[in-house]
Parts: sequence; structure tokens; C-alpha cells
Amino acid sequence: MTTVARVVLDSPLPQLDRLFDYRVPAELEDDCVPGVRVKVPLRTGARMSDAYVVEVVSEGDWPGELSPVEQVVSPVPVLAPEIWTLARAVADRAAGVASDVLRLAVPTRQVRAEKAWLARDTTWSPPAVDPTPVTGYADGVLEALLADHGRAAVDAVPHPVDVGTADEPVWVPGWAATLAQAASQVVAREQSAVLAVPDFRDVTDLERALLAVLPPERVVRFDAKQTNGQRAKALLQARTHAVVAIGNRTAAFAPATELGLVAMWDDGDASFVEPRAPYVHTRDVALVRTAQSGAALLFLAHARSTDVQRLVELHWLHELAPHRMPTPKVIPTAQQASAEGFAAQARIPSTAWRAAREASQHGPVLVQVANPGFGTGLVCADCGERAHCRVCGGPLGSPHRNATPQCRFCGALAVGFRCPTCGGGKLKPVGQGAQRTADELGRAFPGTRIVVADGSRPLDEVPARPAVVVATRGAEPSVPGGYACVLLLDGERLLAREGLRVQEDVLRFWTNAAAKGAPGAEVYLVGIGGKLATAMALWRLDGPAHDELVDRRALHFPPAVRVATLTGTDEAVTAAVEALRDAVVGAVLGPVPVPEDPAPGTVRAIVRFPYAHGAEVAATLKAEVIRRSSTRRVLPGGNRRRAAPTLRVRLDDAEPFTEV
DNA sequence: AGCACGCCGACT
DNA sequence: GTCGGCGTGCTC
Repeated sequence: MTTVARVVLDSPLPQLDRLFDYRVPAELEDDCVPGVRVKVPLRTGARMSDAYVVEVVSEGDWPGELSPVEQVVSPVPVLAPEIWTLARAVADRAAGVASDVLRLAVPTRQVRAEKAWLARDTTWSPPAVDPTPVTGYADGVLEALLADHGRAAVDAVPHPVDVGTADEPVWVPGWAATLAQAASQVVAREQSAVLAVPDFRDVTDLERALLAVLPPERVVRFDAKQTNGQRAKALLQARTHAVVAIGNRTAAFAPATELGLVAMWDDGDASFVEPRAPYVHTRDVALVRTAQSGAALLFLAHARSTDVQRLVELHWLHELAPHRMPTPKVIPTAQQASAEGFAAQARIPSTAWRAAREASQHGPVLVQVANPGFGTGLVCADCGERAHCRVCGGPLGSPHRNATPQCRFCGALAVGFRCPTCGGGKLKPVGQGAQRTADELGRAFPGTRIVVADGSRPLDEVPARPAVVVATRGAEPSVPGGYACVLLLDGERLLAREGLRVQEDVLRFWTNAAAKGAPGAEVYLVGIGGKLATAMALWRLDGPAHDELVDRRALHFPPAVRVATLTGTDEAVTAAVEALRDAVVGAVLGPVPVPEDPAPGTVRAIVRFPYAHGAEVAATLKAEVIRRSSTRRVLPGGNRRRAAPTLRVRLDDAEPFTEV
């Protein structure tokens, strides 16, 4: 009887994206177990490919003669069976290659981490954990949902929460407290939780919240700033006992044993879009993983994404909102550019300005602005003409107040600027950045400490003392206990952008800043009226998501439908569109020539299809890609260089719709 | 990818 | 007659 290892090759080639059978030599049988890395011969004996063993069987599928496994690279099983199943399903959903997904899920080998893991004390297991009750929601509702393996869109607690003790407070965002409490419920049953958050600061907040309710050996961190060694260690640690795996996109692939909960904070954040093939969104990974594992699923957010709203309207997700919770007191102030001293200069309506000044006497006030830096550009002070670089024609900007204007593109200093239109020699900024607003507020709030936080000057936390904190959207520092008052400026500018997700994004920026306020703090939404202002004032953020989804359904735009972007030669794209003709919905967009022509003659088409046809569309496209990749084009002119693949496929890329 | 197999032009 | 061009196809 022969032992056969079925392996997945570490290759991005779509035609190799299936299991291959190899004979396991007797001397490797002990180590050649599912999950280990191996080297196997491919095509010719001398050429080796890296691979993972997926299963070991006594008889394979392959009728021909089997090549032997060359080497077991390490006896440590790094590919958990459920992660293989997840990668396979995620790749299939995206018409992609499983080994591309594995590259996201499994870090490269780290011998030190493996040695430490092999030398661990296997008799030790961590002490049992007591569940921490979930606060802020009706008694026991979230606990019951977790115990039932339920799924829900959860409105987050909209202010900071103290999860510490009486002597030592630990202030964390409301969502972080809820996720930590939910995770403790799951770990108390000796099940694991996987929690994905958009950015590094969120991981830090969540870790603090978790360590307040769980011992450190129950928390495993996966984040983008980790070294390979740390990631490899975390990967192995996640499988030893029930843990909470936290982190960014890759956390969704953490091989946590006995999965009881998958949760995401702020799934609408663009950081969840994976930039590497097959470009899967963490939300989709979470959905596939819960479907496979039966774990509970929570999407926490203040402003609901249209994607989650769609799942709510399908009754795939329950809705859960905080119980008897003070919400931010949002006061929309339609812009009155009244010439009222400093307030008008700082483009703050007088009511908001008075409230902010009053609040700044006893606590910090948050002012959210749109753009980083001093301003968005410079114009001639006399005629208002946009100032351009004399060297390259790029836009001029000013990094600091009174600094010499500089080209944004080539960096040339614009010394002795003369306006080509009117000959004027003075420039003034257009647009308002954090620094400029801070300067203006410094004059408007004499004697008050002014703090600036933006991309170039990040600040995680400011003390709960009187101050005015000017921050660009997304960079707002936290305050223990929350801000006394929040001012949201530049809303009109944020909404002026074009694109499918603008409204969703702006609501997320606003609500996430508003939730940094103390319970029931006043939040001034400046210059905004209409439905968005009403939704903010009522703190009912599912309304805009529903309205938006209605519009998208009418237009056949995502996420009402799924989309596939096909790029390649005219012939390949046309043939792929033809192969899909029975599955699509709405008009096919294109094929049209790609403006930024990767290779001459490249075209792009966008097809839209219902979710129900997803598996069929993905399989058809994958088959087309395989067909096209085995016959490659030779560039005209006898060029030895290989041409771009004749067909590339990307599913669920909303980017082409952002400029519609 | 990378390499073998296979069917048409210029050479000893 | 055959040596070799690179189009086509496969990899357990």
C-alpha cells in the first residue's frame, strides 16, 4: 500500500491551482502530515516546487505513476485544514488562485518560531476564563446571539467606555469594549474569536480592551507592522488553545481553533480591501469563514455600510442596537457665513463657536477638518488664478505658514513668484488644512491650548484637559472619557467628491469622530442640511444605507449586484463576455480601451451579475483565464519579452465606479 | 513558469 | 533528406 500526499503547489499559475498527488517515501512518512511544507518535483525531476500537504491518503486520484515527495521542509503543520478550506473557497469566489490566498494567510517560514513552538510545554493549558457581561445592550441579547452562533449588524456604543477597575480606569472606544466582552463570552466556552479592524490604532485600542477582560496568553495579535518572526509565532500560537486573534486584514485568516466568533469593526473602511491578488475584501473572507465554521458573526459600526445593509435586508443579519444609550447630540448648522469676527474666519457658525468656547473651558474640544497640511493649494492673491510651478507646471503648495511655496510634483521652490495672468506677486492658500484651521482657532480661542493631529503628526491620545484638538478625518486622537464637544467642519468639501462610496465614507468619518465625544456630548455638523443631517441628528444611520442601496439597485451598481472587471486583448475580453452572457444583469460596460494602456490594444469590460450567479461566473472566468494563460502572445517585432497575460479578471472591484 | 513535443523553411 | 524555428500543451 502506498502513502499518497495530496499537495497544493505554491504557484500563482491558474492552471496549477488544484491538488497534485505525490508518493510519500517511507522515510518521510512520520513527518509528511497535513499542513507541513514540502518540496516536490514538477514536470522534470530536477525542478522543485514548494507546496503544502493538504491531505495524506492511501490511494490518490491520479491513475498514472506518482513522483515522490522530495523533502519535508519542516515537520510543523503551518497550514491548518480549515484555513486551506477557507483559502480554496475565497479563491473560488474571486476567480483567483488558492496559493495567492495562502500567501496572505501563511507567513514565510521562520525557523526560530518553529523551534520555540516545537519545544513548548504541551502539558500546559491556560486557566479557564470567566465571561465578562456585554454592557450597553439589552441584558443578555448579545450573549444569547453568540451562544446561538447568530449573525448581526451591531450599532456600536457611540462613546468611550471604561473597561478598567475603580483604581485604574482603561478608556477604550465603545466598539472595542463590546468586541472584547463578546470575545470573553466565547473564550469562556473554550472557543476562539477572530476580530478584524481597519488600522493599526484600532488594533492597539482593541488589544487594550481585551487585556482588561482576558489574560495575555488568550490574545494573539496579527498586524501589518509585525515582522515575519512575530507573524509566524502568532500563527502557531493561535492553534494551541482558545484565543482571540486580532488584527487587520490578515487576522481574518488566523488559524484559531474551535472558532466561535468572527467580528469586524467598521467594515466600510477602505483598508479592508486587499491590495494583493485575488483582492478579496475582509468582509467576504469573514462571510465565507462563518459559513464554513458556523461561528457567530458580528459587524460593528456606527454608520452602516451598504454591503451590510444588503445582508440585513436579506435577513441574513439581525440588527442590534445599544439599549437606553445616550447618543451624540448632533446639531446640524447650515452654513451661515456671517461676518462675526474670528468665528467667520474659522468658518465656524456662531452657535457652534460659542458652544466650543464654552466646552473648551472644562475639557478638550475636537475639530475635524478635511485636508492635511496647511492648505490644498495656492492662488494669486490679486486675481485668484491657481498658481503653477514654472518648472513642470504642477500645483504649488505651502508646507508651513510663511514657507516658500513649493511644487507638489517636482518639489521646485517658487522663489519670487509672479502671477502669469495679472503679474501679482502675492499668493494665498485655498482650501483649509488642519494647521491653517489651528492657526485661526488659536486667534479665536486665546489662551487655549491648540493641538494638531494629522497624517504627518499622528497623535493617539490627548489628556482630558481643556484644549482645542484640530484633526484631519481619521486621525482624531482619543480622550479618556471623551471630548466635551465635537465640531465637524468641511463636510461640504468631503461630500463634493465623486464616487459610489462618498456618502457612506463621510458618514463614517462623522460618526467615528462624534463617537469620540463623551456620552451625550454636543456635536456640531457644520454646513450640512437635508437627509444626512437628519440621520445624524436622530443617530439613525441605517436610513442612508437603505436609501443608498435602493439607488444602487435601480442602477445595477454594487453592492446591489456583483461586478467582474475583465482586462486584456479585445479578443480575449470579448470571448469572456460572451461566455458570461447568460449570467449577467444590466448592460455590459465596454469593452473600451484602457486609458493607462498597460500593453498596446488592451481593453476593459465590466460585467454585472446577481449574487446567485457568483459561483458560475467565477468558475467560467477562471476557465477562461486558464485557457488564455496556456497560449501566450508573442509581442510583434520578434520581441523576446513576454506580453501581458491576454486576460486578467478581478471580481468585486468597485474602483471603476468611483469616478462614474 | 519552464520545458518537451510537434509540424514547416534553409542547409550539409 | 534533416536541423531547428517557436506555437501548443502539460506539469502528479
